[in-house]
Amino acid sequence: MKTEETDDIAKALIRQSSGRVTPARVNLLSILLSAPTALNHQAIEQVAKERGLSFDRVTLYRALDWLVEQGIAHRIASVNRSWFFNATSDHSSTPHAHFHCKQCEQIYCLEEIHSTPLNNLPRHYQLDEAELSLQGQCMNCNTK
Amino acid sequence: MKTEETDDIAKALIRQSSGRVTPARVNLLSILLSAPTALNHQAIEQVAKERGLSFDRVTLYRALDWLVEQGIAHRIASVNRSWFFNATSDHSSTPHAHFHCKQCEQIYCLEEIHSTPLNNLPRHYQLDEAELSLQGQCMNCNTK
DNA sequence: ACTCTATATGCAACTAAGTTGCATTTGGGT
DNA sequence: ACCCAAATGCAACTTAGTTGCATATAGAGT
Repeated sequence: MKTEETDDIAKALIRQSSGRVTPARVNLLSILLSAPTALNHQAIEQVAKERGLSFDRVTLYRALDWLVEQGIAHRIASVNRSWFFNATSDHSSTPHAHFHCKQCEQIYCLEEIHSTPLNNLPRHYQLDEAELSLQGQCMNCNTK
Repeated sequence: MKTEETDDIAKALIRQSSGRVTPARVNLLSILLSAPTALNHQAIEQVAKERGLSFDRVTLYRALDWLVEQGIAHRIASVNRSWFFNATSDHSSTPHAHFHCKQCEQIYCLEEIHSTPLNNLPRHYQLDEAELSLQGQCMNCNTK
């Protein structure tokens, strides 16, 4: 998808959440939307650089927080103790598994996989969320 | 369990891995063994303090790494981007789920829950490990 | 019991990820 | 065109974890 297209989608999504359509938010969300995998703040800055953009670190963190709050993006804990972010497309707003490739260190959202309902949770535990995190080799690395 | 008991178990476990039985390792493993939940480095230093012990930060990190390498402990990624550690008792060496209580922020190993085998992993993905991470309220917090 | 050395420890200095406070700028409603 | 709450940008800080290197020590060999 072209940058202009994701920019437009980004603007629409931000407006839908009745947030201010600022360059930082638009550029950030546009980057997330066009990424095939989840990105951490380092990766985001990398892509921004390639596009001739740059973010203030703090602004980036705050914009990311805002997107997550609004449900426009979601946050994934990773093994390298940095957060990864992915724009939440319509169909991915439901819980789904995340695949961490050990080789290329990318994180893929696997919409088709969601943890099965638990029937053996111990008594008096109240479950709010479940996150299934998979590790291994992704398609790209595995077929090389 | 008394400190002396866990100390003895700790020593035995370390010897079994043909590692040097040093005070740092014994004290650390003893603390992990006697904890009902997984501990992060902060929590470990806290318990150490209560027992009149203290660890050098670096030694602590290295001892933890070693325990994990040996399979005596396992490492759990948490939402607050710090690692939690739990001594691996005999029956818990198999993969199991981790329950993160949002209220008390403790992490419980739930041996009885393991993620069900996946049959719908996309083509050419190779799965090595799966981690099921649950969030909610633990028994203690829920019954208060 | 004494010696030797690989292994483990402890300190200092560093990096990386994320946060806080505050002054300045700006999107967008009026 | 004006206004101001919301967003930004900078500096300074915290927290988690790492690296390098000199020193100490567990435990094997004698």
